Amino acid sequence: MHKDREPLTIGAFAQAAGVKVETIRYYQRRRLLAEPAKPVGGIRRYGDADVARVRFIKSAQRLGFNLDEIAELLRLEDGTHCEEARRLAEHKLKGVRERLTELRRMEAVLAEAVANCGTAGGRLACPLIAVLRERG
Amino acid sequence: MHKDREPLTIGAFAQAAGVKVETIRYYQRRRLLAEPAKPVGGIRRYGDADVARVRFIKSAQRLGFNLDEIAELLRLEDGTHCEEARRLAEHKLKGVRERLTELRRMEAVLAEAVANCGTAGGRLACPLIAVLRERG
DNA sequence: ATTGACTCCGTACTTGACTACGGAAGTAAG
DNA sequence: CTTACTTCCGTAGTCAAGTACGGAGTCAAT
Ligand SMILES: [Zn+2]
Ligand SMILES: [Zn+2]
Ligand SMILES: [Zn+2]
Ligand SMILES: [Zn+2]
Repeated sequence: MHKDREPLTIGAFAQAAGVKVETIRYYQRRRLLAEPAKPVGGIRRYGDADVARVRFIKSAQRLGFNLDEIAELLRLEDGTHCEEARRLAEHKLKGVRERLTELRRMEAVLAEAVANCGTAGGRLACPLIAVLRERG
Repeated sequence: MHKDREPLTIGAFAQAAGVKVETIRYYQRRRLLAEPAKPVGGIRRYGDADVARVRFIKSAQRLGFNLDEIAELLRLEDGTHCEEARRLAEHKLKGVRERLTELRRMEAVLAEAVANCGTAGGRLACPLIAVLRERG
């Protein structure tokens, strides 16, 4: 359990976190990440906590949170704001479920379109196009 | 079955199609829609076929096709290219199914996160954040 | 014939999350 | 010490699908 003393340059940090350097800098501009103080005319160093933070950001992104929402989550990260964090997650869950409904409908229409395609045979108009037209 | 002689100005056309005028112009720039010839120094007119075309575009968009793909669909619209149209739809269906899988996973993680929130009670760290961290 | 609304046309801006570029300065290898 | 790679920093560009703006010109009604 020894705490490492910020040994990473930005390049190594980015690599460890699985993102590009430019992404790190972008997150710093967006204030999702703090810039460590720069030693006299030198190069900033990063540590495991920074890597974990970027990983968290990427996790949350995969769950559909955008960077503003993630900034909010990070402010609630200490866990002492359970209520607010839950509201955020519930809201997002609602959005995900709506999106699921939408996508299921899209799947049904597309599957029907594909299934019907070719059933007209010969040189008649393709039913796929008709399905898109009527049910899209 | 009388064919109306292009009675609509662009404003009425847009309204009939359920989009804004700027969207029509944008589609014209993108060559999804042809600009009807302009009578000497006057105003262009649009007809039902144009309205139907925009409706088709919007339908396809709801199914997840982007404007480039829709341009392709419109080229295949006559129905004499069944094969190509089906390939497009099948590809899109595949994408939709992948996104469905992804979203279902997101739903599961978020639902778990929300369910666990508050179970730690008191001033302990919120399990929701932990779930995001571990399973996001 | 003067409003007021609409059309035409070109250009520029928007959003979100990066990605690219360019020049100066620091750093590691030989 | 030179060479090659990083880092630093600011600014600018990318993508999709529009949206906004500004200065004409046109049309219908008063
Ligand atoms: Zn609070
Ligand atoms: Zn077909
Ligand atoms: Zn063909
Ligand atoms: Zn909680």
